[in-house]
Amino acid sequence: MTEHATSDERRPANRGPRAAAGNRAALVTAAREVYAAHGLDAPLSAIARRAGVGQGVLYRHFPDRDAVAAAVLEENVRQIEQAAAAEDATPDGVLGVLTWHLAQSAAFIGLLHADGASGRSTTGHAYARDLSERVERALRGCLPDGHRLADDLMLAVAMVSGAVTGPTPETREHRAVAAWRLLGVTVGPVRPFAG
Amino acid sequence: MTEHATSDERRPANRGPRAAAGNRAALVTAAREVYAAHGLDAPLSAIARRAGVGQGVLYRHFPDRDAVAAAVLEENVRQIEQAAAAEDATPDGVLGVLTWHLAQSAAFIGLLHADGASGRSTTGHAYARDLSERVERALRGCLPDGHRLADDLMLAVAMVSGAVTGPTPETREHRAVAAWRLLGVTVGPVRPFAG
Amino acid sequence: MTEHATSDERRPANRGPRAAAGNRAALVTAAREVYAAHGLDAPLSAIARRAGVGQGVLYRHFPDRDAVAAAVLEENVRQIEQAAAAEDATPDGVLGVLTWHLAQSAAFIGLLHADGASGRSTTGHAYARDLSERVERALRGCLPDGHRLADDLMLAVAMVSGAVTGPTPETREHRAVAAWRLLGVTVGPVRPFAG
Amino acid sequence: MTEHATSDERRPANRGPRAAAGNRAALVTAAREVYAAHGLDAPLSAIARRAGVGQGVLYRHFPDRDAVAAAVLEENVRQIEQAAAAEDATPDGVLGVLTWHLAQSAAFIGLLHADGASGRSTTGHAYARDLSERVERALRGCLPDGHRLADDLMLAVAMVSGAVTGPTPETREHRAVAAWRLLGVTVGPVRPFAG
DNA sequence: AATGAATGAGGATTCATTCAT
DNA sequence: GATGAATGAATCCTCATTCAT
Repeated sequence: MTEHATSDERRPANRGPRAAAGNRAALVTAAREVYAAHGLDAPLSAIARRAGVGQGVLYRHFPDRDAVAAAVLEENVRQIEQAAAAEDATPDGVLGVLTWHLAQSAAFIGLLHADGASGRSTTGHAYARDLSERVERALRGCLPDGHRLADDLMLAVAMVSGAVTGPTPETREHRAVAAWRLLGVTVGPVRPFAG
Repeated sequence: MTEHATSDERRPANRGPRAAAGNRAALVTAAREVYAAHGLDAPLSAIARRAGVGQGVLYRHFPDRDAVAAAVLEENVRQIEQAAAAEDATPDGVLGVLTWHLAQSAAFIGLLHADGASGRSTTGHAYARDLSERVERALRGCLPDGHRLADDLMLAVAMVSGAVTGPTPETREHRAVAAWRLLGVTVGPVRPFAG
Repeated sequence: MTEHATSDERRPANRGPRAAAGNRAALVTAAREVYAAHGLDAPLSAIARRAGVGQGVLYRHFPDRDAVAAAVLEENVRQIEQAAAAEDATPDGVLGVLTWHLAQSAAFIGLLHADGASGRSTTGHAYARDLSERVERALRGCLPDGHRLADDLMLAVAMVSGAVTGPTPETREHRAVAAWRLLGVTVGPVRPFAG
Repeated sequence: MTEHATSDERRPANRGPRAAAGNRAALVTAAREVYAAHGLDAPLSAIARRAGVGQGVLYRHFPDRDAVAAAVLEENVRQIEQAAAAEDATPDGVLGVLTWHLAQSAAFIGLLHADGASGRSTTGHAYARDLSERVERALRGCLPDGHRLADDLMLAVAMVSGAVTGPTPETREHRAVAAWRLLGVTVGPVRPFAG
């Protein structure tokens, strides 16, 4: 009857197993961008589209939507851990990296608020707590004994994250730094960790 | 086409126009509870159900989702304004009331985070800013000149709100108080404003 | 809890039985205007609002939505009948009145298409047929014997009504006249019947 | 929040992408039938159901209601164009095909009435105009110069479409032919175009 | 007799997730 | 391993209609 639709088009070709790793990375990157632009409730289809893959691929790599968010956060946390583990790590420097991630990523902020009752899945909670603890361990490891905030480390982080609002990363960065200052803490350069 | 019919079955009774005011109040209360339990994205139908009214009633009283949230926040803000306007208002006391609302209401916290890029409506933003300013005015009005936080009042509030996480109001209350302490501020009794 | 809403306002006062007839007329007028502006599917609430009465009044006068449309058409048809019954009635003149109604009223056009399967109620159909017959009788009564269209009177009317499209009454009027011309018929001045 | 879950129950089987083209065709066919039976305002869900697909499929193929109607009309118009482009095309023959479509399809008639103020979308209007012009071009292309209706071609078509009412295609066909006759035009066999 | 609130069914639309290819 | 179509539940929102006052 009608012209026969969409499906006979040429498929982009199966790039084989080699692409798998790349796809995963592309998805995480895409997720970070989409989350930043549209919040954590963005449709998964948008993430897949931006990553340039089909939705099936997303599900191959991540069992459900929480897993996607987790993967994004995982990266944030890992960078902080690396910054803290670096030989020349300084408290200021590590906080700078932490702050950069806070200012950068809506998802990362969401994490620190996740345990409130915001209708996220239970698994999500467990995972969030885990990530939170890893951040704490990393920070504590490089703070001098008896630091003013030692006993309230994650509380302070949560407070700063609360201050991190605003439309652009720049605004958010400024507010984050101001928040640390209000807590009597100086942070080093706000930037991602680069080896 | 539109049949929108009514099954001739028994309807749950129309309590008549007299119920209108009560219904609105019930909706606001229900909204507060549902927001607390499921976050600001909770379905409106859940709110209507909990208020014991049909969905239409919700839409009669509030044109859209934002209006519902606004009504909830309006109440919070008004209490703070009243606390600040009271004759015997003290900074500590007003902050106690503010803190109570922060600890109480997921929605109120959300407000202070609303300007991040979380896909909320533009109208919502304008309204949120307005409420935020009212809180600031109220607080500033009762703070002594040259108060330590004077220049960063709303930043401090945002920070405390960031600290307010946790499953129960009690937990959240504790964390809020701890957060203020970290900022060098003592708050009065954490409780709603009562005349 | 909240400020008590809407219902305590002053009611516009019950103007008593005297208003009833006026209300009915206002509703029919309002319906005609609303239909013209938004089509036959316009919400009844819009009609009641424009008539300046509550929805209950609408239902007091008309059992359902079809009855409202019927009342509007009734008026159209009656004018045509009156034009045809007038002492100095001429075929041209009556057709002019008919044409005016066609060009004026989306609802009237809809009527002539109503017997197609357009999801209208069955009662509606019966009523539509009835009105249609009244128009036919009126026209036939003033047409000279052996008129060119005598055998196809309502077919011709339907054809003209098919031609009556366009955003403004003026456009529609022009097209209606052109359509009659194409059928070899001259119509008198296109205008409502006025005594 | 968005649980959009799938009951683990058995789903009716995913016939896979191969079904896509077939589904689109089924939807267009279903739409034509549903439109004929219930008018252009028929619920989209009814169309999906009749096509035997989920509602999502409908939305995958057509962005909105207008797109569905457009797809149906597109087919009608294309047949007319093909009939007009055929080598042995005669005016009578093409009008026969046109008439068949008029008598067949409530939607097609609706098209020619679409510009009245019936609350249809603006995009819809543009598209309707476009289709209308295609019909005109097709007709004009095969009419002898100086044909009696040349200057009023689409007016005549609209008039005939106005005459096309009645419960069954047969009735509608008869009335259409009678209408053409009243305009002094003879039409060829009323039937779809078949190559 | 009028008002306008309440009810709730129905229709539109969006996505999470599965799965044929 | 990838693709992207299909599924359908859930949510939003809009009215037709009833009925307390």
